[in-house]
Amino acid sequence: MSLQHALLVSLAECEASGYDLTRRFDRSLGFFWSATHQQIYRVLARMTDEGLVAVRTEAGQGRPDRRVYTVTELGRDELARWTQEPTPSETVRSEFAVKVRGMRFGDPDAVIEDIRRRRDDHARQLAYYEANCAKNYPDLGALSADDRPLFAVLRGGIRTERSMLEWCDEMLDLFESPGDDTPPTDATGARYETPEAPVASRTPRRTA
Amino acid sequence: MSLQHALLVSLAECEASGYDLTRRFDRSLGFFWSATHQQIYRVLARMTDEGLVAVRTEAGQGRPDRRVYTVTELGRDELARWTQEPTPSETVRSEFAVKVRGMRFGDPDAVIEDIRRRRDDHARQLAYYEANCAKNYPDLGALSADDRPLFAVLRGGIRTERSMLEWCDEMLDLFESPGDDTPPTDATGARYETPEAPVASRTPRRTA
DNA sequence: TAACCCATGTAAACGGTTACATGATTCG
DNA sequence: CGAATCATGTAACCGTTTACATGGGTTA
Repeated sequence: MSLQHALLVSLAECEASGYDLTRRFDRSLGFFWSATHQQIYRVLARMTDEGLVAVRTEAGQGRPDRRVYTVTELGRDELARWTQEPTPSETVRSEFAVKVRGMRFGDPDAVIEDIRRRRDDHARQLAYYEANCAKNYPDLGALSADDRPLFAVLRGGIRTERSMLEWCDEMLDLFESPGDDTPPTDATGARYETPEAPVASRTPRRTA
Repeated sequence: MSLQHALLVSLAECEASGYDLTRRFDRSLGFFWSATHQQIYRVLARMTDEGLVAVRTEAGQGRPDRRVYTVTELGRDELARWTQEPTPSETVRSEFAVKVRGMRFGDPDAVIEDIRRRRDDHARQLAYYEANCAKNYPDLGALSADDRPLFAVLRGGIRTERSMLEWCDEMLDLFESPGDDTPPTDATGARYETPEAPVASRTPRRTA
């Protein structure tokens, strides 16, 4: 029951239509809480019934009308109440981790290929976040109070992606050399401390 | 539709009853795929219908009978097939991140308190994983082929927890000093490179 | 003219969570 | 004697996903 709160946060930042929200959930907020438009429209309808948001219809000429939502006072109260309650610990659910664990019961090479694909996905996402960060927060000393939470969340994204990327690399080192028994020399993995440079594709690794 | 696969992996490792699986999902596998016993029993029933697992009843004297599940050949095929298909990218869904982002619309101090609580949770989980790692894999050079996937997943857990812990610390630095405008001096956060030592509670920080 | 964007929805199915239920055994 | 453990389940609810539906406007 918390798409509700994600919507309240997004609408508190700026009023929007269901369609606008859908696009926001394709980027930005959506990197930390995904939702499809069907779900957004339905929850929005419920929230309107409950008085958490209010709608105003803007006639569009030619194109369909836009139903623009704003947070009501009741919605603002609910938002404040929600920030005060402790966030329940997130239930981890990683099909990927389960698959790695079960790789010896299937096709190990296919799983390694999967790790490689993931690795590149994380590298791409990391590059995206870092570009975003450099662009929007060039001067870390000048962070306004309003910017700080946004910046903090972005930093979380960066850390998560970097962590996943490094994990994938560690696994590739662990699995790609099945013959030779060189142990992982440094399990703490100090690579990519400066991640800008070496974040290209890793597919043709060690073959060239 | 993938608790199924988690159960197949777990049963491929060792046959078990629903109750056994429930306990496994409270630890070990459960750190990467959580499930309650109700769900496990239901999916197990369906999988039995579909012929992916087979049941054998062991009469318990006094206590209830144990229904012990094993993976069938069909189940093993399904497991192999599953490892071959690319894992869909995980939909991130972090209520915590959303709350941090929306903190300025609520009670910032309460959210900071929440971050502190999380930080300690991650420190605890990290310590648990690292003890587990040190105990089960004391000699990284002697990792058997069967151990490697298990080890890899555990390493993922360690990396994730450490990453979250460091992120929380970064946020506390960012938010705990609202008056003074000292910027986060090193946003890359090189602390806790050797995480054994400084992973105590952080609650009384800067007050003593 | 075909494909895509704008903009909104309905309906069905699936998966996960919470609450309820049973009953014997063992431990403090 | 009460609580926890062993061991299994049912039922209702809620949130998410996927498929289907509509219809005008813009762009290649």
